[in-house]
Amino acid sequence: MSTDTPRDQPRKLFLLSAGYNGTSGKAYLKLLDPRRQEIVIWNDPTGHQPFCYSRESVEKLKQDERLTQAGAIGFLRESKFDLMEDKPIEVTKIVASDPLAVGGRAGSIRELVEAWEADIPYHLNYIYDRGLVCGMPYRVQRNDLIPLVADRKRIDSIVEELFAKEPDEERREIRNWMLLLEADQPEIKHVSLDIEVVSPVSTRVPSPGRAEDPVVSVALRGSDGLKKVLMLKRDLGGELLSGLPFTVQLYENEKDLLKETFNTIESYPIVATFNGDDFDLPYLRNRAERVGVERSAVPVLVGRQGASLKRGIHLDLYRLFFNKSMQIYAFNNAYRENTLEAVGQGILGRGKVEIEKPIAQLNLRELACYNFGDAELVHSLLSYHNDLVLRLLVVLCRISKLTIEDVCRQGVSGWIKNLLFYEHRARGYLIPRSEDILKVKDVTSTKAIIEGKKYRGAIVVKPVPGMHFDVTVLDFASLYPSALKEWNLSYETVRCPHLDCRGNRVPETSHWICTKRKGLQSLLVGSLRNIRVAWYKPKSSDEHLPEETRTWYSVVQRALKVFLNASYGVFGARIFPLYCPPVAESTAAIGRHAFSRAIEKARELGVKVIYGDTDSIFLETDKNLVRMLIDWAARNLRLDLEIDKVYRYVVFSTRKKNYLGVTTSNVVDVKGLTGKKRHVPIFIKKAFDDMVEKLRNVRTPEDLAEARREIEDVLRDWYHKLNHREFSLEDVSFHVMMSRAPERYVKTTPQHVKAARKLRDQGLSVSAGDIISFVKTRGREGVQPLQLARKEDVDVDKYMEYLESTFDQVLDTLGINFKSIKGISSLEDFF
DNA sequence: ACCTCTGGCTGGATAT
DNA sequence: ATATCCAGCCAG
Repeated sequence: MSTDTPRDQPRKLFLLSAGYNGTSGKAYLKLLDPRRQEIVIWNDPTGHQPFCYSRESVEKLKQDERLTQAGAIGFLRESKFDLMEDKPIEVTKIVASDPLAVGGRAGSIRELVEAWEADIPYHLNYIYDRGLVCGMPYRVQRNDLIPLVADRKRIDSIVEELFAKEPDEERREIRNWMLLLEADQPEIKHVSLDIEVVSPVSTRVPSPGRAEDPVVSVALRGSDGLKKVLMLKRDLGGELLSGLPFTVQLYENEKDLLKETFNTIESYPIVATFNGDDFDLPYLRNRAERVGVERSAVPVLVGRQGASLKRGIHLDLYRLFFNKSMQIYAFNNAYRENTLEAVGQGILGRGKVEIEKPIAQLNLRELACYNFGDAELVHSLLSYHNDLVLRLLVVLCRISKLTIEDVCRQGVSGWIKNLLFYEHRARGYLIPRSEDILKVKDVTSTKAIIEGKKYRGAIVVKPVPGMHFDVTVLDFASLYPSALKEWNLSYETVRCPHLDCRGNRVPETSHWICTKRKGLQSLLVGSLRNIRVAWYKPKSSDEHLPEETRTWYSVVQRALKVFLNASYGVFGARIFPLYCPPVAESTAAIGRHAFSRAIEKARELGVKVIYGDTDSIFLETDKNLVRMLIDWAARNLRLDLEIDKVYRYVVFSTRKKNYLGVTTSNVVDVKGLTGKKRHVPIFIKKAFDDMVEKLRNVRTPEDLAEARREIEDVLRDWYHKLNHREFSLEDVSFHVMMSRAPERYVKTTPQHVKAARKLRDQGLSVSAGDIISFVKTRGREGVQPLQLARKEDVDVDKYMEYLESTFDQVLDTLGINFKSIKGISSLEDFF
């Protein structure tokens, strides 16, 4: 570990990460010097081990011999505020002054205390206790870090202008958030890395643990323009390695290749990979050890959580893009699978370099191109749209108070947990243990529709089947966050201890809400919502601003959206440390209440309600009545009802969550229909898309007859192709994800698992998370994995059935009869 | 091993 | 033959 001191450092440094040194137990910070683009490691003089709080007395703690014998433990009495009891409390902090005295490694105090099972609410990490926030700029002053928040005068005037009507407490909160979010952003140099390993045994999957096969190629792509592939010299025939868009360096031995790789990545503050946590970095590390690179020259650290770097920051984009919240809210569902290929195609519109042979059979030139292609793709994912992903990470750090690496690794519940814990610490609140909350609040009073769920969720209105022209869709703007905000929901305010609050009931439930104290979660969600709606959302589409500034606002806007959308669900999740079922239940109940009142009102106004789901209402109407409804909601529900879109027409069957609509801007929305699902064969998707294309052009009821004829033609065409086997096996393959390992399906054996087992019998490895491609075949099992299928075996009748049911979801409401088309088509074939 | 939630649809497997 | 369960994918 470096012993850099901050004495001679430049004025501004960005905090990127923090942790404990595994052997010394000393706290350290990783800061970026933006001018030199180097990481400065600061061994924090004030840093100490994690410590714990207890409601128990100091005396009891001191009497425990296991603690005192471990030595060097201090006890500190401190005043905290217990939110659940709504009163101050004296707690005891256990502090390790010297971690080596209690076992010699970081975290041992925590383990000790947990083993002892004391009445301990929570351990702390020093970085949060000090209030440091990763992603923020700092100034070093007299051996300490001073945050460089945004210009206070500017923020004050914004807050004054936009949030004048908010109560003081909310306004203070908003101001603090703005000071963080509007602070300077770092420019960070980065390098993307990808390695290739070739095994002499063709079926062997390279294991990073054993690292028995050589690293034959390492591709590096830097934000400073670096484009390089380091390759092991192998006798594969004379290939031309010039004329490539990157440079190639050949190495006689692997040791030198690895050393050069390490040298390069050490000169960048950020190293990005795709799945580097589980493959590239551990492989490099273990391989280096195997071929005799000295320890000190290997910058990679492999921990339980993933791989990191001694000096720099490692970003595994696989983990980040795998995160569901990121997928949906930050990247707008642009990709649906978690492979580099799928993410690249979805976000950038291009994928990996195509190869026809297995990697082991590529010549050097082909291998170099393939390898560099991956590094280039990772680089593009990190840097497209003016480093959008990197900026997003920085914003997520500022909101969650996690380090950049932890934002990548943890899910959204981890982000919210950390944010809430930080806010507790910052305010001197006691962090309750899960048992403490559940002792009083493990209560629900509604019955879920779906068997086995904990409480009742949203309402879905039965659609009016048929085709509807000129339909307006109204949407409650962030309904659940608004419910949390307006109804003061938080784990401490729902079913609070005060008798006088019991009358303040949540509709449809047995819960009451505190009337004396503002709930922490409500305050946070409310402020973040206000900031997003009043500042970042409008700024992100403000045409007067330069493109770059707009991008920044849109990044923050999206990051806020991720937090807001997840802030309801986590309270209903067992694993969440502040799990509180009545909070989740109340949120949903308030949502239902507002939703059904709006629908009642619409009907009262004489507006026809076609459909509705959770927070959206489909209305067949006139504009004036819509306006009236919106005004009514603002006045009576204190919620923003907005026009989301207007459909020229929508087609509904009797099914909920299933419809097709064409908006006034000619966009076709297909929701929930089989033809759009991921696992469906492309053959059926294409047929479906052809039909959708015909429907796009329908403008009036009169156009329908024409479209109907065209669709019948389309169907006949596809039917004919199927009947004459004019398709490839890929065309008719289903693609279904295995959520667990094949042997763990015990209750039933679904088709994709049958296919997976056949693959495994062939010696191929299949594991949880893999997407299995299979074809429906004739014969007893009815299924064959794509790799083993033969065209003659395809069960055409089954596909016909599937095609039929896919189309029927739309056709029966359009008055098209699939059966008759089938009849005509087979008649033609007959003659 | 992974994990924010509930509601709703589908086809195939399995029990009756 | 029919009902129910299981598993996957999707809407919000």
